[in-house]
Amino acid sequence: MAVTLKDVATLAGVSVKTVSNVVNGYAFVKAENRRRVEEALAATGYRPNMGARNLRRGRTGFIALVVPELSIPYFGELAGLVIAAAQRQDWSVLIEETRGTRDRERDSLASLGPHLVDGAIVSPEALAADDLTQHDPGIPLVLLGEHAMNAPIDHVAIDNVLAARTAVGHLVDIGRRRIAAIGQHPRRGTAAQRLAGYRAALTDAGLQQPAELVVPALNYHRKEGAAAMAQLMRLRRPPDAVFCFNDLLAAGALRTAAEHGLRVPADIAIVGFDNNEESAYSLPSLTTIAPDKAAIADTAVDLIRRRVAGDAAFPPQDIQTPFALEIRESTIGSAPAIPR
Amino acid sequence: MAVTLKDVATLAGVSVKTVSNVVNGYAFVKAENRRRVEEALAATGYRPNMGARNLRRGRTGFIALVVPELSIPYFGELAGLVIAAAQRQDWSVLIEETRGTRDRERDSLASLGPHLVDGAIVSPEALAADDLTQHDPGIPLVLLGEHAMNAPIDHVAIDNVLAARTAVGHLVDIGRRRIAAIGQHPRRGTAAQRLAGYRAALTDAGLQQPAELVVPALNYHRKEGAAAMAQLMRLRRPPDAVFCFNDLLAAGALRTAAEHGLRVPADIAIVGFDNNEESAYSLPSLTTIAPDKAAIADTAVDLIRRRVAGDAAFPPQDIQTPFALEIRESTIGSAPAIPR
DNA sequence: CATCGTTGATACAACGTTGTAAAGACGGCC
DNA sequence: GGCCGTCTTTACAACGTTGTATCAACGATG
Repeated sequence: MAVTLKDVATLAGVSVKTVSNVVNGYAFVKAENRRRVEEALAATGYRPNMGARNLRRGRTGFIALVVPELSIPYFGELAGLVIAAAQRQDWSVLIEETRGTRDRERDSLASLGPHLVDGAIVSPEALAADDLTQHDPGIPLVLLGEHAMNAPIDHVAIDNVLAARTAVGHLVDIGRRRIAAIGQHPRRGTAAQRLAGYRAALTDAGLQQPAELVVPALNYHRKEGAAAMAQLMRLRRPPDAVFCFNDLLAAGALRTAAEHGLRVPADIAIVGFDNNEESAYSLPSLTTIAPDKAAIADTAVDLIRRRVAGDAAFPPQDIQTPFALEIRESTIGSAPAIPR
Repeated sequence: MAVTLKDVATLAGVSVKTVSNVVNGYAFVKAENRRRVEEALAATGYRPNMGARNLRRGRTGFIALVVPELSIPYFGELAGLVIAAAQRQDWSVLIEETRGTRDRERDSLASLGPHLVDGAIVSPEALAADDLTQHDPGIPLVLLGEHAMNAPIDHVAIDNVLAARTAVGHLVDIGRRRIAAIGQHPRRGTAAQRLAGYRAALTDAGLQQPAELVVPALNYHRKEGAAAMAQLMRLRRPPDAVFCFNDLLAAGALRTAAEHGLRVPADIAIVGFDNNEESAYSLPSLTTIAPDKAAIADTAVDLIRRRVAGDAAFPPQDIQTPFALEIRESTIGSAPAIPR
């Protein structure tokens, strides 16, 4: 069994509370006793029981990170950065997976609470705004990506509309005229924003927007991207460029294009979103929107820190983090095509 | 403040313990009272305070997962599976990143303990065997991948030697004669095992083993794979196949091969290890060793469960989980080569 | 000398939960 | 009617920690 304050106290010949005082740096402890206690602490290798301390103090030392799936590279990379940022504030990170279902997202939020974590960083996918206002978890929340329309909740994300507009603008700049979009989604807020940016860019360029060029995707996985691309290629007039709402969709699209004997970008240019590490190594490498993930992680953790510190009363923040367009072979065409 | 058992008890007009009994599914509660309590539970939206429950039960409700980097697809995928398996045992998962340094791995282990987590699943990279015996964390540990030579610690992994031998055997089967290996590492145990399997397969086939065909890699990232491949291609007699010790190295190698105008697999075949999701979509798709990651996660969590439950101090387990050779385009050559 | 403030140490209660034991209610049996 | 066993509920203590109140010793002050 673990060493408790009592064990240390017995060994040092003082009361439990005096040991507690030493551990917590209380000033008024006689030098002699302090020395004895410190010796006993070292000898026993005492570690405070976090559960008990939390119970008494109402603090936990944990924050939760709620994401759809860690196996999605974007979230894996983000999780690593959140863990690093949290560690700097002496927080450990508890990770929950929702697999993108609304029920699981709601369950996760409901199961969180002041007794478990000090705050939570949530990357919702299917969550509705009222799910958040309904069940107040009683701890500071920071939303990533999605913006909860009405709920007064902190929010960190890049400007999805502008980012999408930038990506599609780049396709226009390299001369594409039939530009498709993959990733439309009925409930995902970011999907709507990226679609809006896509449309804005087409409008800017005075291009038509045939409905057939916008393909939905329910899951943003490679498989869906491949299927969507196949659908586009069955059109009477296929597109000459595709804007995918994330890099996984783009990876699938890339694969399908190759299977159909299309040259990328000569026949069809492809742009992604997220800048997964793998996208710099695909064949061809993928032009993509690169959000500053470290900035997202740092900002989110810092918001929780400030809320917990108790200035609680500042208004809900809506923070935009920087992004960049990473131009690679899938649009500029110097790709080292795989020889036959 | 959160709802407690007391609040529910007051509302239902019964004792705290009766509410506790209902919550925990104790059989002997009068139907009438059970109904009243359940109503009160629903009305108040009661959630048990995990800290208090665990304090009482002598468990923390957490297990730790210690991995090098979540942004490495293998660990991202594994983490998701561990979280799922842990959830089935009412455990939340605390994730620590070590970034593969021995110091960080040691620190992580030292900071763990019975006060924080009930057990830990550790995927060591640079850790030496005595680091484990030195600092007994006082909780059940399960090692993944690496085998701690002397320490009596549970261990879950595939048979790395056999897997490597199978992979390289496949290269032999398709007629390759100069087979290189990328990923040699001075301290990583799995590297040694995979190298042993590689050598065994070459010996089986009666092939020579020139030293120049074994290339080290300190980090198993795409970049290292690309560099190693470039090195191989500078040889007077380059290899006609490469066995990479993980899929990331293979992804880098694939990229470099294409950049140098080599056809995969016609000019050079490539095999990876881990079966990252992305490897099914690369161009060409990657032949690789596919460990049963779900089996690894389930087995590891179950071992911890048994140890924690365990009056039964059973001897340290050394469990081998299944794997399969996933044959794809990078060796069998029906790749949809990207047209120029 | 009485009083006061400072320093140092401790006992006790409390956080929310559950295990233990004991007490109460009920029916069936002799 | 008395006794026993089964069902049902409750009071109490305990998990390890810390905040509050209390107490004791001491020197300084009036």
